[in-house]
Amino acid sequence: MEVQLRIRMNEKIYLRNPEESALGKSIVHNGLKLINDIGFEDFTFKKLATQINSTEASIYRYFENKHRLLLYIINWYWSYLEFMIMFNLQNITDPKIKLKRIIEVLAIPVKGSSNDFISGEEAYKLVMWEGSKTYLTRNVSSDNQAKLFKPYKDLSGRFAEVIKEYSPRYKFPNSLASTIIEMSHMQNFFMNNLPSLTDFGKEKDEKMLLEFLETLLFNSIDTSLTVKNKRK
Amino acid sequence: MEVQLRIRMNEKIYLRNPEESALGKSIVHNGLKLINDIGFEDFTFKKLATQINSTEASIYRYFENKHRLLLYIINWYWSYLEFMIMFNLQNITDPKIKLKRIIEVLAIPVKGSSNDFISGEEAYKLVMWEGSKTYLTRNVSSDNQAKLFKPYKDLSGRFAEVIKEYSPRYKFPNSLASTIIEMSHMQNFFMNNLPSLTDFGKEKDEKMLLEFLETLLFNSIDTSLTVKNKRK
DNA sequence: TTTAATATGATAGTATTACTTTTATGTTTT
DNA sequence: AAAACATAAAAGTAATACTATCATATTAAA
Repeated sequence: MEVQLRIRMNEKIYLRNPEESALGKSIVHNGLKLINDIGFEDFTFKKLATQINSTEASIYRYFENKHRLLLYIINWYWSYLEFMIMFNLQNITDPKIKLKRIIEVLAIPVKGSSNDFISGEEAYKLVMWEGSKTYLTRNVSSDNQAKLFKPYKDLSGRFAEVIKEYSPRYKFPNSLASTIIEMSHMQNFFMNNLPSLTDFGKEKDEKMLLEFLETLLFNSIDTSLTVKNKRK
Repeated sequence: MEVQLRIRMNEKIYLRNPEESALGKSIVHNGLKLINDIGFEDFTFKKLATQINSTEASIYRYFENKHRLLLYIINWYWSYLEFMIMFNLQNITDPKIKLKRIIEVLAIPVKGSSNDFISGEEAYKLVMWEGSKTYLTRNVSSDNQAKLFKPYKDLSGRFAEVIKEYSPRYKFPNSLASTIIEMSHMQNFFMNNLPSLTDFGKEKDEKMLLEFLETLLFNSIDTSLTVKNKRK
């Protein structure tokens, strides 16, 4: 049995649907790799065109600018993660196990799912290095109105729902969800690049990161909120 | 009594010390305001030069490029916060109160300290919008070796020390410190720009953000780490 | 199967960015 | 009064971020 999942993307994000042609797929696939290679600031459509033996003008027919290409891949990934989470939570009733699964999906990049379009591992790296640059611009509001952050908000919202299910009294499910999502990438970045900001040392231990995130999540919501000054 | 605090900056960050001339101070002061106005991506030395009636070439004598100017201001702010925290913790012995004070300093921008150099409020906004862009580049490692992230790491390290003091058994003081620092800005950004990612709604309630951060911090370290499956 | 529509390539052009260089002029320091 | 230094003025360059035009190859419709 051969099943492929297709993610329906917001049409406002592209000029021509890149999934519908070989060139489009190549732009996304190699664009992802090139951004990861040289960083988003140094990435240009010219360089990408040279690498895929095409032209700048051709790439501009698919995406208005490089920021839209970034948004496209990042959004694809958030939608992909939401699907993975939905899939992984099938038939599970215990919300504690649900939450653990969510953290695993978030923090451990899916290995080996490299197809000819978007590879999970490459996309994870992109989110880690460039993810926040999608919204840290003066266009946040207009981009938000154009629903360009919907996949991220959907993922965070679904996560928050499970938090509410686990602990209906907890006051900040949405903020906690976005915190865990951001930290699953940022602490990984720190671990590899500014390790003194973490406790995962030089071993680069992904298990420790997982434990940190679980502790953060469960301690936050397990603790009875009325108990105060337990200590001292 | 008139006291002014002077922050000693890493000399590698600038070509000529901006604190030592009127032009230098103007570059930093107006540069900060202009970046906040139009965003770091659209900010250029040309535009800044026009605004302060100087020339591009003159600005380049102070800073190698706009990224260094950004680092300069952000680093100034982290050092400033570290001083504010040190100052605010004087004579306090209870680590719980210490931690509460730290969160307040982090999450509530200092009002009214606008001098002719760097204003606390403007700097807070800059950190919120552009802070992570200092390290999310392919130069992280070399910049880190040049000690360009020392002020941030010092602040986070000092925070972590207080966490250890409060709870010596907690396993992730450094990651928790960097998480709270990042979230004190990011959740504020979300609250104002992507509110559905938070629980602070349209009221833009800074008090709620404070409560979230305190809950996150104290629940994480108060909870006895051996207690498991309290629920279900 | 011819026509028409569409996608891509090739080429060129523009305003802006991110700098560097040189020369002139004004201000301090010695 | 001379020397040292900071800034301004002006010009120049390679790269970036696009837009526009035209030719050609491929595919779809008549």
